[in-house]
Amino acid sequence: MADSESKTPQTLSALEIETIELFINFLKLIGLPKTVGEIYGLLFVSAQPLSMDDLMQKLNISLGAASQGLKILRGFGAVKAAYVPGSRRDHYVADLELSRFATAFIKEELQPRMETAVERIQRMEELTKEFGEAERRTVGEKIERLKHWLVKGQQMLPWILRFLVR
Amino acid sequence: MADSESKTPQTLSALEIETIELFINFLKLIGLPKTVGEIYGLLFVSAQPLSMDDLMQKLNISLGAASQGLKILRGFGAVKAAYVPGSRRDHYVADLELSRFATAFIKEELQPRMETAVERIQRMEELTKEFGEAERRTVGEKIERLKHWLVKGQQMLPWILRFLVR
DNA sequence: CATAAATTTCAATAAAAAATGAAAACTCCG
DNA sequence: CGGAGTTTTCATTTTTTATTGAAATTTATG
Repeated sequence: MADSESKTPQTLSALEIETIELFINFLKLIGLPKTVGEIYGLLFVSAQPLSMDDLMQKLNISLGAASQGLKILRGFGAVKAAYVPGSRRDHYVADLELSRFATAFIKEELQPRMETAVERIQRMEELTKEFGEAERRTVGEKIERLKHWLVKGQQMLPWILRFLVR
Repeated sequence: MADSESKTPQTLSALEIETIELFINFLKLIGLPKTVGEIYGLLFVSAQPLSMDDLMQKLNISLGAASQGLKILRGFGAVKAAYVPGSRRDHYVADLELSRFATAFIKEELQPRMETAVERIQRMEELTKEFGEAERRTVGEKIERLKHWLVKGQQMLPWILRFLVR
């Protein structure tokens, strides 16, 4: 039962653990690494702003992971700096507006891919011009399907964004 | 310039490459490995049903990757077996209904996570009962936000599904 | 402005995920 | 049934991604 392995064994409450696991699961869905979920989860339940050092100790993660995770989360606007009197360290709080994750995902992952897909489809249409009648027709139909889908997706995104932010 | 490295050097047309890259990109988004995108992309543009051996040769992927990729895609209903007279091998065609990927993702990834999140939030609420007045209030508000979001998501999913399938 | 504290960066390492391919299992005729 | 042809499975290897932690950079304060 010796618990002298890590520098700062620090334990998490049951509530903290549940919250952290919840966010690890959801943020994994949008491709974020575990440490980012851990950091956001802990900040989300925390009553006080936490410093990078607090995060490192409580989550038992490295300096680099804490720094990079916070950078990502600040980039989303999911975490903000908070002023804590009498401390030189930066402290952070979670922004509770959860839609930020969804909008960040849409803007950073979905939309760019849709744009490259539009260009790609244009190139595909160019290529079929060289084809004979029969092949151009069957391939053309498939390309139409792709276009249809892109348009549908692009129509849907603003709707989803509005729904989420409200 | 010796190209005698792989068993079957087989080249892909420019159109095939564009299509494959398009699907690699989109399927990566829903967590599918590259080979799955390659297989679906090639089947999508192909005019004929292709055998596993065709896929291995054209895409230069292994037997195992071809088999497992097809298994995943058949599981989604994104690929179907096609009867090809005079051949003992199984052949496959792409189902062109692209919504299958979205619905599979929602059903296999999103919905299960939402269910575990619901259970988790229940446990979290249990835990706050032990808390004092002040803490229960602040934590309670955060839990409400999580619930709100889950409900919103759950409301949105059927709507999205309907929109996609139509 | 010098210095200590805090944070960021990034090369190295560890962990996780995907791909390989040989062996096992199945399938279709003869 | 027997056995060649085909597909699946899964332990091993490769590739990719995440994490670490020491060095470089930035920031605050005496």
